[in-house]
Amino acid sequence: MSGARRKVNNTHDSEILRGLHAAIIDLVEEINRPSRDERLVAEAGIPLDRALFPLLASVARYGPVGVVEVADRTGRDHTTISRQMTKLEELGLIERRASATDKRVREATVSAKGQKMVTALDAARERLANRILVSWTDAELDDLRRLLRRFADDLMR
Amino acid sequence: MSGARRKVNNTHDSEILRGLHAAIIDLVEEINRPSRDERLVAEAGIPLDRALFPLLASVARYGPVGVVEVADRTGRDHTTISRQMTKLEELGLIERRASATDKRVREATVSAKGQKMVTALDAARERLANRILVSWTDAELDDLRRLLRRFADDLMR
DNA sequence: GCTCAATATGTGCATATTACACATTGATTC
DNA sequence: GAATCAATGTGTAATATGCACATATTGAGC
Repeated sequence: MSGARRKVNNTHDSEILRGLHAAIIDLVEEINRPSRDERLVAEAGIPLDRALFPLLASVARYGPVGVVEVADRTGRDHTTISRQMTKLEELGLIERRASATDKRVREATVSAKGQKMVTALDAARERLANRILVSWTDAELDDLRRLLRRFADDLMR
Repeated sequence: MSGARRKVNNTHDSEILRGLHAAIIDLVEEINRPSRDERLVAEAGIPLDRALFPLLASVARYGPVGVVEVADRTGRDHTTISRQMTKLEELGLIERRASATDKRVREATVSAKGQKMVTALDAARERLANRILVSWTDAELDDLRRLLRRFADDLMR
């Protein structure tokens, strides 16, 4: 960059943006498809309510976390998350206890049983991915990863 | 390629796959966030039920389409789509009539009013995108578009 | 220390979203 | 043309979600 004038892109090529949007919509709808979760569950050999999936993943990724933090991340009401966390706890997939520093917060972490399920799901996902992505090189995948990471960060910023 | 041995990738670098998955999850959750639709609706100055959004877009993109085709695309039950299509029709955003070639199918197309809304939403989305993507060059965006298009196609195949 | 606004969690109730069972109508197969 | 399949729709129930409100705890200001 040095002293060079950095071009600021106030407007982008409409055609590129539309194509990008179409690809995003296709991806999101494919990921949201209930049958995908079912296939993943079948591959992992594990039963889990569809709505609880992202929650368990969120606790595994960010735990220990409280209800409000998870609610903020997912954009849903905290009461919804509260109920679903209770379900996860009843299923023995997460454990909760009052935080040492703030007794209002009931920190959630994945239990041993929950971790086993997360690990099984990760492995199943990787097997499915490898089956789907045979035509990709690692370099191409890493390009996509890097660009998508940047895009998601800009979106969330 | 020519005569060169094309390497088939039965397994990819786990770290790349995990990073890619994390980016995808972040993107999908960001897109699914209800507040995004609200912001878009506010930007476009148009009121539309959150659940009807993707449906109107689907009709606009693939129309004329029947209930079952849309249901297959979105992965939801056809009865759900049937009711939502009825709502869209009552709102005057789509029009339906029996197909000439198959009278079982009630082909749906966007109405003039619906098209106006789709256009307004597209414009609003583009404005928001340009605001978010100032640090991107068109070439980078096109790279992302191309890779994501290929990825989504492989996923849907 | 005391008061008060802000924060984290949870419950009661209403609504929204969705699916399953079943019916109807039209197409297709043999 | 009888049997079967496909597209659409209705009745009903289950699930998911949000809003209003309540409780417990924290932290800020006095």
